[in-house]
Amino acid sequence: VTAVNSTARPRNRRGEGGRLRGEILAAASALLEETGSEDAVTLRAVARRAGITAPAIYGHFADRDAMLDEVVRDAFAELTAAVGDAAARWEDPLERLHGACRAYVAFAQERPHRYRVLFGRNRGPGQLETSSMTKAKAMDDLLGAQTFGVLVDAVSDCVEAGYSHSEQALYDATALWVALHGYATLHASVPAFPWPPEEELLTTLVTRLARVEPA
Amino acid sequence: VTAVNSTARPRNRRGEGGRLRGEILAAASALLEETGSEDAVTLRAVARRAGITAPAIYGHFADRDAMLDEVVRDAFAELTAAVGDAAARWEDPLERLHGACRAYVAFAQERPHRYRVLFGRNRGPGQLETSSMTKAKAMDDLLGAQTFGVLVDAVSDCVEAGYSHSEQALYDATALWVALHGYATLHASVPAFPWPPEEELLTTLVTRLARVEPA
DNA sequence: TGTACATCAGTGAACGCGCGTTCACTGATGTAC
DNA sequence: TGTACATCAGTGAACGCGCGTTCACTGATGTAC
Repeated sequence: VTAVNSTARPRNRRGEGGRLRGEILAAASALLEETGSEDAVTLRAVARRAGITAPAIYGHFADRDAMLDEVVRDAFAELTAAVGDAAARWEDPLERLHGACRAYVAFAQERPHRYRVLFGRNRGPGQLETSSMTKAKAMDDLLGAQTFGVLVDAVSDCVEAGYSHSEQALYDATALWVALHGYATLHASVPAFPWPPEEELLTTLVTRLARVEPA
Repeated sequence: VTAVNSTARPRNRRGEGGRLRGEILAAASALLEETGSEDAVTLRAVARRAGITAPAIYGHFADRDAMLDEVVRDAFAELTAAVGDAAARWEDPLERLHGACRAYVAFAQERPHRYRVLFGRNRGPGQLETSSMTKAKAMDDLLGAQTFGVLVDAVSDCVEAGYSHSEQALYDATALWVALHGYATLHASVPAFPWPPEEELLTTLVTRLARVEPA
């Protein structure tokens, strides 16, 4: 039906079957980003997007859930990399902290749907309890913790450099993370709200929650 | 198949057809709360839950979307009422502010799925832009603004009473809202995170963001 | 260098399912005479 | 007080659809001899 399908996709050569795995993940990520709904990332939609047939996906993933798990894992790695790279770009600890926070929010704004899936993934009933956590969920937590670690380090460095009089870097980093996440998600959900300038609001949150000296 | 269906539901009498409307909404809300997914709230599932057949819903709602819109509207009204009632329970402005914030977070924790649907509703691609906002979306914003108004008033009262040295109550209330929303959603998404005691974290957020005197 | 063959990366048809929505209908409830 | 009838709140069967998954298969790629 679609013109896309009429363009024959060259079959991978022997030993290069693994390449399709990456194409499947890319197609799934793109679909997730465009539709904003995890439910729209069906095996058949991903297959159409990747120019293959749906059963071919089973050669690379056990089932639909395994594929989605991988997409989420990738998104977490992207977020951690984005925030980590931004932090590494600054020498001064205070600038580093602000830079990391801006990068965190920027990631959520540039890829709103992908960010949402990180912390808003629907896992069905009962899965909000720790006791019934799946392995994938535990992995998500771990990856989320990596991103959080960048924030903790940035706050700690500010304390050591005398910029912050925070007495509990981990506690204050938690408060800051909470606020960054809140801004990222609320801003995407309620764009019609009369938001103050982003730079200013972020500076306020960092200053007050990480207890750094007002600029 | 189900034992529920074998219990015959008495048909409403003439002029009381409107009662079913409420039963449909209650069934949809319950389903949303139990499954945590908007996609699970299908017309057929709602009908099973309410003890009717699916086509009967069309007598009260134009289509599935209209039904879901109403569920979201109800949830917003609940949130606003919960926060407003909590605020009205305190005489002292500072206690009122803290009480309102605790109520906000408590609502999100007691009805995590219902809270999520308020600000995390999936409206498909392109609907993150203001320009393509639907009437329902605009209504959501309005109702969200009502809840926010309670926060603004609480902060303003603290300023007038001399408890807060906030110079921009609306700005600080925005920062506070962002943090409350962030805590509410992150805490539900990542329960395995080593969260500090809730009372303490909320107090910190209110104190630092609404600029009230440390207790 | 040539050929038979195993392997591998997918294909295409089919299954059963639950969905939103439509349609013609039913039978109890209330009303007009 | 009795009866024919309109109304109203739903029912039940059916439609076409996209889905996840299975199964037997195909045909190009590389390998053994």
